[in-house]
Amino acid sequence: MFNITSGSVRVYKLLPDGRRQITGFLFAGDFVGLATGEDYAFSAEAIEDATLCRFRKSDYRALIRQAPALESALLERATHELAAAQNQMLLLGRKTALERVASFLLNLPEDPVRPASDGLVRLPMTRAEIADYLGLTIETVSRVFSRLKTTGVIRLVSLHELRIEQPDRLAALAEGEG
Amino acid sequence: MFNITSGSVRVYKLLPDGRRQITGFLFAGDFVGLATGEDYAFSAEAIEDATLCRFRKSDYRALIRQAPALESALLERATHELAAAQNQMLLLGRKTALERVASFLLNLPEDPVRPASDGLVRLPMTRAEIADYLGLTIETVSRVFSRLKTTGVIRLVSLHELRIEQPDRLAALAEGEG
DNA sequence: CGATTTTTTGATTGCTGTCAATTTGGGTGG
DNA sequence: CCACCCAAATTGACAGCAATCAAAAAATCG
Repeated sequence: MFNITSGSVRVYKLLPDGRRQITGFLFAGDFVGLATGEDYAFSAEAIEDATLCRFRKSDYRALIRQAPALESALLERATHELAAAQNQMLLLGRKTALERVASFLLNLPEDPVRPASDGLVRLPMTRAEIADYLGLTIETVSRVFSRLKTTGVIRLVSLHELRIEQPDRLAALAEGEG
Repeated sequence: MFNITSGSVRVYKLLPDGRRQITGFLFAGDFVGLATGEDYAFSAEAIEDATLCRFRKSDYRALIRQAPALESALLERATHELAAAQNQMLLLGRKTALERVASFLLNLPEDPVRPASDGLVRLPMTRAEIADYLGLTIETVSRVFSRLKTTGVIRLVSLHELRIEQPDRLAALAEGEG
């Protein structure tokens, strides 16, 4: 089990022919490998320089014995991840490309370095990673970004940083009310 | 929190315009509402006659104090659900209609009444529910069923019961190797 | 057994994927 | 510091899978 100290990590699954689904992006503070023993059948890779804190299974067990409250906290985290997973299933199963990208942008964590950055979000991942997270192709992601840009909803500061100019319109688009 | 004693339950989320994504089907033995306190923002309904066992939050807490091992068990369950959710994200984001239906059929629990039923599976849910679970329309689900039927992979015993005639071919189809 | 809902089947549309060509950006070495 | 190179991203043309619209068939229910 790992705890991310800094940086970003992607968790994903593959099909035999190479199709990839990224099931989540993890950031500082998040845990990787909540599985308690069995084989979990997913992969994880850093998408930028990252530092992790590793727990051995034996150490983990000792820690639990020593501080049972830790297990409650982990259960709560797992529950939150489960809720996030359900949201992502709704996105993948029922939302259009525009709605997916809008939802994605709204769920990105605000830059922790500049908390009052007012709509400025960092995109440490590539377009390909965004596409594999949203169940789309890079071309479609790119087209939606362009559309949001020309309609004034967002502004691309750089390839990996953008500003949400109209959060309410973006929120409406995310729920199919645009 | 509830524990299903018998029957089947669907868990789902809705978009404002009515689009529905069923995030899971639960059967006897499964838990509903693993959330430890907060609002979870999903709905659950029985899809056939079902009996549940309810736990109040206070009772739950008392139970945990009395048997801390229970919390470990719940964490493990949540972890399994998380793994299942990741599989479903792969399905919704990257699989074709044929692959989705094939995967769905393989993941159905075998009839517990007749354990040696050899490929006989029960479909307590309607086509509409299957469609909303797989991110498809009822028409597409129906067409795939027909295709699997004419190719001899499955046989429809009745609308809500079918036999998997060629499990290996179905498994190959599920992973895009058909 | 008739009415109504569910499922299946058919015809057509359309959103997103695929294929392809630029354009942009990042990184490296001169 | 700049020019070059390669990878990533954008943009365009077209195709295809699944959605939509529509109708027939089957199943459920009173």
